[in-house]
Order: sequence, then C-alpha cells, then structure tokens
Amino acid sequence: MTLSVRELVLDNSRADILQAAATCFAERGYAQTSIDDVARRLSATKGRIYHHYPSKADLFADVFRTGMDMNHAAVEPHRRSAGSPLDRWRGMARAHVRQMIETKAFQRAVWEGVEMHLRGATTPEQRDELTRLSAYRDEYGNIFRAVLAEGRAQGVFHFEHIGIANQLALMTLNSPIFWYKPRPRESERDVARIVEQVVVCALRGLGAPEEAE
Amino acid sequence: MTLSVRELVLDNSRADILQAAATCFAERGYAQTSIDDVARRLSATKGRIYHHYPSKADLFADVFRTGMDMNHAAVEPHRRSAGSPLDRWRGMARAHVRQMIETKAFQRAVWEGVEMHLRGATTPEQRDELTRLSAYRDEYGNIFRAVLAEGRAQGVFHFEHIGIANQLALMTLNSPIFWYKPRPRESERDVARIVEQVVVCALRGLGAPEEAE
DNA sequence: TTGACAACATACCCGGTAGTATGTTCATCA
DNA sequence: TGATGAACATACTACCGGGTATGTTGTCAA
Repeated sequence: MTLSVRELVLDNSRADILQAAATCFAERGYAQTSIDDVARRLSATKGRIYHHYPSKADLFADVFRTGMDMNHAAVEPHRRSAGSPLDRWRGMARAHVRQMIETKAFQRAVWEGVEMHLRGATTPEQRDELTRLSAYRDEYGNIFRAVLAEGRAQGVFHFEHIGIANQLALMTLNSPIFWYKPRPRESERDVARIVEQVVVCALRGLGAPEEAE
Repeated sequence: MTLSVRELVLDNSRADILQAAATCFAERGYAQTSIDDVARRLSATKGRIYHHYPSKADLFADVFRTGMDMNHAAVEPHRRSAGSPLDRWRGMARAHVRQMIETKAFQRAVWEGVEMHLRGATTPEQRDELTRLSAYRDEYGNIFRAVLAEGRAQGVFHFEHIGIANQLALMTLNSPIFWYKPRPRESERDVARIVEQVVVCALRGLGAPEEAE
C-alpha cells in the first residue's frame, strides 16, 4: 500500500523535519519557504534543522528523494506482476495516483525539483545532486513508458508518438497534486472513485479499450 | 489566430518589458527573478521598469493579465461558432493548445500566478489583484466547462464528475507549457501534429467518439 | 561523577534584492 | 529658446533570509 514517511525514514527526528519541510515547500514553494518557516512548524529553531542538514538545498533534495522512494515502492509490485501490459499499467497508474493524493506534499516537492532542474538551478554542487534526482525521476517515468510500449506492440494502446503519449498520461496521473483537496468527512470509497476517474481518463487518452472490469 | 504581445499591448516600450519579464519569469520563476534580471535582458536598468510599473508584483500581474487576454482572444471565436458542442470544444482546445505553445512564457506566468494565489501570496493589497486575475482565469476555465456540460447533455461526452473531467482535460491541454521545446527547423506542420495529438488525447479522455474528421 | 558527545537553541554576519531618491538626456511646445 | 516633463540611468537604503559560531542541556559510558 501507500508508504508513510515514518515507515521509510528510520530516524524519527529526521522524519519529522522531512514532513514539515515537505508541507512548507508544498504550501509556499521552495524559494518562498525559509528555514525559519520549517523550524516554526516544528516549534523549533534553525539549529535543529542545520544540525541534520548542511543546507536548505540538501533538505529539499532529501524531501525529493523520499517522495520518489515512496513512489517506486508503491508502483514496483504492479510492474513486476504477471498480468497483461494493460492490467499492469492500470495497476501502476492506480498506485501512482493514490500516491499523489496521499503524499501530496512530497509529490509537489518532486514536481518543483524537476522544474528547478530544467531551469538553471543554484550552485554547481547542488546542481548535480538535482541532476541525479531528476534522472531518478526520469527512470521512474520510463517504467511507465516501457509498459506502454509493450502494450502498443500488442495492439492494446493506440497513439502516434510514444514520448508525447507518455507525457500526457503522466501529466493526467500527476494532476491531483494541483487540484486535489481532501473534503471534510471524505471516505476511502470517495478517494477510490477519484482515483478511478483519473485512471480511466488516462487510459482512454491512450486509446485503451473501454471496459467495465 | 494567435495574438502577439505587440498586437495586444499598444505601448511599445511596455510590450518589450512584458516580453522580457515573461521570459524571465518562465525561465526562473517569480521569486528567483530579480528586477535586475529583467532589466539586464532589456539591456537596461531598474529605472526603466520602475518608471512603468510601481512594483514587481504589478509587473507580474500585467504579464498574467496579458497572457489571459491573448487566450480569451484566441478561444472566443470558437466558443461563439455555430457548430456542435463537440466541434466547438475541439476548436477551442486547438486554439488553446496553440496558445500554450506559441506564448509559452506568458502561459507559465499565468500558471504560476494561479499557484501563488492558491498559496498565501504577499501583501493584502497585491493579494486581491491576484484574486481578480485568478477569477479571470477561472472564468476562462468555465467557458470550457460550459461547452463540456452542453456536450454531455447531448450524449457526446461521457464522464462521471464534470469538475474533475474539466480539470483533467484542461491539464492535458495546458501540459505543453511544461514539456514543449521548439525543435530545430520545426515546421508549422510539425506544430500542428503536436497540437492534434494533445487535443485527441483530451477528447478521448472525455469519452468523445473517435473519428477521422 | 565526570567528561564527552548528540541534539538542539541563541546570537550574529553578510550577500542579495525590492524599492527610493536623485541625477541626466532629449523631445516638444509655448 | 527656455522651460517642462517623459523616459530613463545611477547611487543608495533597508530588510530578509541563508549560513555560521557559539552556548546550553540532557544522556550515557567508563
């Protein structure tokens, strides 16, 4: 299922910092978030954060990495499953969308990290850390792309350019990080329905056959 | 067709500033862009910019507004056309995607502006300017939503929740501002094919009937 | 019991940037 | 032709925030 931060990050103190940082970065963006903001959210001061992280950029990188780690862990089982490409893609997509919703703060940081990398980010040293993480993210995108290619070869998916198709599909799957807001008294069932609508939309976009499963 | 900045903005000096600002904001983001950056791109100094705009926030707001004005101008004719909801939606979508590609810098500013508004932006005064612009953007989104609703009533589109469907469709149509890069020696025909793939993907996602037009 | 270290808090420095105050140049018009 | 104002450039201030240097507290091991 969906991994929480505390499950993935052993150190409790660091996990708290990561969660607070992810929330701040998601709320205000990297540049607008000061280290003091993160500390304030922890009812602490800079000292605590700089004791664990050498710089703001490193803290952000750790949020980025943690978000991606959680995604990989959630999607990997479905990729390895024995079903058809269509079934595997759907399984991966569902897991991914659920990740976007349930670890939204981290996923927004991932998004902004990729953006920062595409732009010309900061110092040369932090730059290749971002490059590594961005490659990590690309690799993740390629997992979906591979299943997509396999499915097209079998005549399940229909599209013109696989790069564009993959981009569009992933964009759809990612989109909840921008518009999803938990409703008051929202049930697990409600979330599942949202996930399903997103996945169905993406599958249709890929030219997959409609079905009632 | 697609409007250029100089066509829309009468004052030439302001148009140059707007273009430079849009480019800078798109490249680095609002916070990372200093007024000096914009001035440098113009081979000028702060003085020029502050002569025309009272603050950085006002400059950004003008970029935002200009981007939205161009979108409205491009889409409006298709909305008013006499065709079926499906044809109108497709026409609007094509025009929109083309806007995203050809005025990408401005559209990224629009995107960031909406983001900034959803977060808690700056001073109370600049805040309600952003609120106005964000409402302007919502109104634009509702144009698509209205045609979508009309089409669903006629059985052309098929989806569960119209809010989510509209969000997903617009996200697809907007996505080129994130991944589109002009290729060397790219022809008008190439652009048209990209536009078509995006629009087709969005239409499928909405459950519209496939056709070869 | 003490010393050593982890885990912070406090106080301070300093670079970058928004905004301002004050020149300077050039065109226009009375 | 001189005065006036638009359209900038230059020089400066104030502040915010990343980073550092140093102090404080609790814990654990010898």
